[in-house]
Amino acid sequence: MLRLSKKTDYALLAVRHLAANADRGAVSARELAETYDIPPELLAKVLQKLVRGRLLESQQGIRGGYALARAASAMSVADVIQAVDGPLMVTACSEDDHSCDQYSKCNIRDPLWRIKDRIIAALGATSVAELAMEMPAPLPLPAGVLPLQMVKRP
Amino acid sequence: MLRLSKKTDYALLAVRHLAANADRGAVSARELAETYDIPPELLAKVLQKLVRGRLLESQQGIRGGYALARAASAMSVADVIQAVDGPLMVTACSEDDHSCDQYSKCNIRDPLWRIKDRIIAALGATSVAELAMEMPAPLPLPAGVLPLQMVKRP
DNA sequence: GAGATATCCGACCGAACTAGTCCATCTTAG
DNA sequence: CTAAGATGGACTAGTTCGGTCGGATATCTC
Ligand code: SF4
Ligand code: SF4
Repeated sequence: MLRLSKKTDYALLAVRHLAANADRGAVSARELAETYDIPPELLAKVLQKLVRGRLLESQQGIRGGYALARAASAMSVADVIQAVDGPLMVTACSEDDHSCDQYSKCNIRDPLWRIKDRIIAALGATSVAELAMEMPAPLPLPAGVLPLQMVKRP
Repeated sequence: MLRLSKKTDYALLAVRHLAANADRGAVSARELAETYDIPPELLAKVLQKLVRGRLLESQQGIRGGYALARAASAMSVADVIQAVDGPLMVTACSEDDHSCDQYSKCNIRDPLWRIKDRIIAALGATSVAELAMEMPAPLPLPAGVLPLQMVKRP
């Protein structure tokens, strides 16, 4: 169904919070968890993955916590997703994984990979910094944005 | 992990096949299943969903089968995905489903929805007709039978 | 009309994945 | 030393996904 996982949601929430509060030092996992009502242990795991993905720096010890490892503007949501959920792919197959039963007879692979590239581009185009600055004006929604055609149900 | 389901793969494969062989009449589910090595009963379910989604027409009876309900060029892969897997969404929440625990405190919602729109656009921009015209199929076609392309008037 | 070949539909099952939990260890400020 | 915090692995409940089964219905051919 193309939905991104809850862990990714948590990761984005946390990363956005860290970007917005970059001036303060490290922020503890517990503080993050309480702020957003996230199960602390689960969030801890997500944060660890982000550290392993070189997106966050961790500070152990009694005044420890997490902070961004690089500028929020240099960190895309695609980076966050990949750090948490592994390499993102829209098809089960990939350049080096031909394990799909239909691989040899499949002729929709190339178009789908092209679509995948466009999705990755869309994900890579939005930086964490853009997530951090938000809120005041309820989006300016210009005319002429037709999101999706709905199927008419009688 | 953002991957689209196997059923969607099957649906796209089938729909592409139907688009490429639109000149012949209805194609039976069994023929499709054998051509692509798909479990017949599962493919049948997928095809039924496509019928219910108004993308295919079905013909019952002894010479029955499936055919496209409209021109391949007027059918996007987004349509196919939605018919098979339901409305596609990248977040667990939506305009009318606020069931997420973080909904009230969530401030990444709007950016993510914007990304969702871009993904839907990418999916909607590719038509089934575009899938159909690609690579001369390495299928064991009888000699002389060439997949006919869609007639395009410039 | 009989039978063969199709689609159609719901129920079912096992495997895989997801979200969440528990616990045990390591690290560091105070 | 000790309390607060990170780290890591193992574990469980719940859900989804891929696949299967059985039966009902429609329609063509003979
Ligand atoms: S069906 Fe084609 S595109 Fe989908 S996973 Fe198999 S090979 Fe890749
Ligand atoms: S976290 Fe925010 S974006 Fe993700 S599902 Fe909940 S409300 Fe929607």
